[in-house]
Amino acid sequence: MGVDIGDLLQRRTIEVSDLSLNTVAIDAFNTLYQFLSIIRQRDGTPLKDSQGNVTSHLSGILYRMTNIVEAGVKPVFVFDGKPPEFKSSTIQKRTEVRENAKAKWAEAKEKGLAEEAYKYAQASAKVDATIVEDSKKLLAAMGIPYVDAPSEGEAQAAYMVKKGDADRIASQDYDSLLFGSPKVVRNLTVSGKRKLPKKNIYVDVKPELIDLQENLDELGIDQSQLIDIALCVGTDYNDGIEGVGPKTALKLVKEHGNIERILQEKGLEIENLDGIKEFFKSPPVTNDYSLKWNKPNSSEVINFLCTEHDFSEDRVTKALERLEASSGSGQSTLDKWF
DNA sequence: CCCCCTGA
DNA sequence: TCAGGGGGG
Repeated sequence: MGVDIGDLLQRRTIEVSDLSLNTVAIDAFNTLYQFLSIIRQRDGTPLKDSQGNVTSHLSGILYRMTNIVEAGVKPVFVFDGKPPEFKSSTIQKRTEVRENAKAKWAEAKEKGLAEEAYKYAQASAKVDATIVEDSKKLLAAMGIPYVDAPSEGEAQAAYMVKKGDADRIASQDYDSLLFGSPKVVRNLTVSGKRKLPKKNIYVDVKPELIDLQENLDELGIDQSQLIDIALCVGTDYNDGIEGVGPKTALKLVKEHGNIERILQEKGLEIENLDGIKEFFKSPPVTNDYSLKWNKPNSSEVINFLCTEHDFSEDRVTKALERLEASSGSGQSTLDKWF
């Protein structure tokens, strides 16, 4: 998922506290997908309430947002709108992969292959309309703002950073760099260690910051050429050139200057090339949003999570106390700045 | 993913 | 105090 240019990029590890007082635009789709695929029981089943509704994303939002708000971060979720026409084959492919994974999950479960089952369970995760609706409901009750993008969320988030309404984008994907976001944070989490699935290995997972301009300088290319590299490798909107990975793409772009000349040289074509380039450079965005962080509406959160979705009231109340102490206009350290 | 308890 | 394991919904 997303564009595979990570190998080309330098990043520096940071602490969440380095993002204190920063407004961080969170790629909602990416984050929710992450929650849905990772927050699971050992057999691969996601967390569910007694009615069978998936609740993994709600758990993820409650605890992670509480943690980062406590660290002084001001999060805003940015949701996807209508995808561009040229994304349809990617979307279709994802659906097929997901359906296939569902079948393989059932098959592996039947055969008692735990590791296989878990892997395919994760690949079956889907951010559907209910997941999005639930997430927005919880965020609103927690006092955390969200924005509805007209098209791609990462494009909207990049616009907000460029405009100065946000300081960083949080996403595991690199696509927002193609939309020109100056700073991207990966691994936005407070907990330091993560257990590798089914292995007794713990890896340190620290947030990392990728600075767009620093990377362009280091690679000796400009923003347009970064987009061209992505187009060579393949994006959500095109298939890329066969046999060309990020390193070759960089070499080709530096050698030929741009993707048009590379394609000409190789006698190849990319469907909709001009339209896709234009989409990365000036995607549909909106100014129709307001960023306001409020105190959590505790009874609303408790009603939604505990009454409707069977969360433990003790745990939710504890999280809400932490959130309330550090959120909205109430935090004295924030008051000094706003 | 995260919380929470346990044992050293 | 903190790594490790179990469970969360």
